[in-house]
Amino acid sequence: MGKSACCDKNGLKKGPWTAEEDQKLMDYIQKHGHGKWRTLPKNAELKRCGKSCRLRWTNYLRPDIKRGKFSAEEEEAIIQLHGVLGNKWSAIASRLPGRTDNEIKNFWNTHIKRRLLRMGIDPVTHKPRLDLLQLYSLLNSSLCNSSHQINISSLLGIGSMLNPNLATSLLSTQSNSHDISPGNFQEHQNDNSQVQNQFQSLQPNQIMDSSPQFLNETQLLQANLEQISTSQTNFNCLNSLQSLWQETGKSANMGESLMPNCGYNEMSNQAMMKCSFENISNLGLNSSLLSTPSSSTTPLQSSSTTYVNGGTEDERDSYCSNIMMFDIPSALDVNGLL
DNA sequence: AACAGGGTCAACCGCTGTTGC
DNA sequence: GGCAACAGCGGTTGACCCTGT
Repeated sequence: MGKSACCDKNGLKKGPWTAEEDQKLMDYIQKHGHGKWRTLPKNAELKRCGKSCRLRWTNYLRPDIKRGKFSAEEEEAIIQLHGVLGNKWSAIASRLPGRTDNEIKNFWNTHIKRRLLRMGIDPVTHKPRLDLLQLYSLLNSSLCNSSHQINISSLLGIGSMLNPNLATSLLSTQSNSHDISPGNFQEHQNDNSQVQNQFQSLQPNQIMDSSPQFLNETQLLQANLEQISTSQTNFNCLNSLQSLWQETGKSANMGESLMPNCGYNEMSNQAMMKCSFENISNLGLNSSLLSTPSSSTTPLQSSSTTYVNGGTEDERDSYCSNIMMFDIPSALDVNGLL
C-alpha cells in the first residue's frame, strides 16, 4: 500500500496542459500504448508525473471520448444508475460509452444534484428529504395524539437540528401560543391540517416504473430493497432524536409520539428502521417503496417526449420529478431549505 | 466599463485496491 | 505474509467564464 510519491516530486509541471504536451502524450501512446504511467513521462519527454499523464489521457485525450452536452437519455441513465450505484462514478461511466467518470461526477454535482435538491429530493437517497419526513412525522403524531402535550419550542429546537428554515416555516402556521394542549388543540387543527395536507400530498408514484430499459424490474427491485435494508439514514436520524430526547429528559413522551406503535425504549436497530418506515408509510411512501412494480404505464415514458423535446430548466425539473416519482406540492416552499 | 458572484470543469490530492516480488 | 510500486477512484480545488448590477 505504498503511497504514491509522484505528486511531491520537484521540477514536475502542474496545472493545465498545453497543446504541445497533449501532442507529445498522444504521439507516445499511439506508438507504445498506455500503461506504465510511472515511466511514461520520462519516455515521452514530459515534465509531468505519471498520474497527471494518466488523468489527461483518460479524461481528455482518449479518442473514444464523447464531448459536449449530456443528452436527455444520458441524464436519465445517470440518475437511474446513481440511484442504484451511488457515487460509483467509474461504474456509472462504464455504462455510458464515451463519458468519463470525472465528467459524470462534474455533471452530477453541478446540474443534477442541485436540481434534485431544488425539488426537495435527497440526491444521496433519491427520496424526499428526510428532514421533511421526520418533521412531518413528528408533527403528525403529535397533533394526532392530543394526550401528549407538546412544547413547540422543543419541537422547534429539534426541527432546527434537521432544518431550521423548514421548522420555522411550518411552525409559523401555528398560532401565537407555544403549547398544543388538549384544550386549544381544536383551534389549531385547521391550521395544522393545512400543514398535514401539504405533507400528505408528498406521495410518490410508483418508483419502479421509471426503470431504464437496461435494468429489468427484478434487478431494480433488488437494488432498491438492498438500498432500503442497508440504509442507516432513517435509523440514524431517529437515533439522533432519541439521544437528544434522552439527554433533555423528554425521551418517553417524545419518543412515543414520534413512533406511537413501537416499544420505544427497547427498540432495536431493525425495529427503529421498521418504525421509521411505518411512519413513512403514513405518508403513503411505504407501499410504493416496497412493492413490486406493476405493469402500469410508466410516467417516465409518458414524460420523456416532453422532456426530450423541451429543454428548459423547468421542463427538466418536471422530468426529474417524474423520474424520482415524488410530487412536491407547490404550496410547500422547499426553496428555503436549499 | 468595472466589479461581484455564481457556475463549470480540468486537474490535483489523498486514499484504497491490486499486483508482483 | 510483508512490502513496494502501480493503478484507479472519489472528493476537492482553483482558474476561467458568464451574467447581473
